[in-house]
Amino acid sequence: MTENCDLTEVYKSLLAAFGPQNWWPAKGPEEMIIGALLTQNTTWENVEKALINLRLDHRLSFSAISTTPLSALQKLIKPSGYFRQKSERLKALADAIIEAGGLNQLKEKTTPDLRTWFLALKGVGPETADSILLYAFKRPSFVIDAYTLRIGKRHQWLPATANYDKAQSYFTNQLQADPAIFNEFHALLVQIGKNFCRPQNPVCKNCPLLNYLVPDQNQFQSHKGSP
DNA sequence: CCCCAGGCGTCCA
DNA sequence: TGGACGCATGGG
Repeated sequence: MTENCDLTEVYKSLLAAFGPQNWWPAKGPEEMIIGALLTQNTTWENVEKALINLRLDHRLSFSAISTTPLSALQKLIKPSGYFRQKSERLKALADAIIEAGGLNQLKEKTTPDLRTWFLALKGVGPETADSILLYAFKRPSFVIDAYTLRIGKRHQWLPATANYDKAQSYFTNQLQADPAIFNEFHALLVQIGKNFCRPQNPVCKNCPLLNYLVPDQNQFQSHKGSP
């Protein structure tokens, strides 16, 4: 793929302008993984409601989820949507991790093996797998989401036909394989997407990526809560 | 009423 | 291989 954009420069520019986004700060890997599953096609605000319910019920762990009846789990995670699907998949995920010997065993795997292992689980697709690898296991696995794909295509970094794997290769091939950078860059792209790269707009209005203009920071919603 | 949200699995050509 | 569709709550 031709490199018509210096992503390292884009990253530096965004980080200087908006600062660290502090995604999933000081959260344990179990909560990160549970959140990664629940946030599929769902706002983080709704996921937090589900996480609070789980925490108050002392069920924010794989062992607790594994032994929680499906009906009870559905009630707890209801605010995060798709609760019938997600409750089953969350239990299956918890069971599989326990069966594999827990995160301490899984972390012995190489990054490609770990990705393959998670992708084999029902309900874990490429974005969820890469989120788990990056945010819970600190592996340099770049996360592509709807925002990143949309931004990449709008700015013609990517062809209109690019899929997940093509987009991931584009970012990975240009950037230093540093989990901290992948973490921050992904979070910054989501923030840009939310503010400037709306689906209904044919072009990104006032997008700071268009020419590296640094916008007034007041245009951005401050990043409250976690992640 | 509409559209959207940090996707994924299934079905079908 | 890729497009259409269902899944579900909550907000603008």
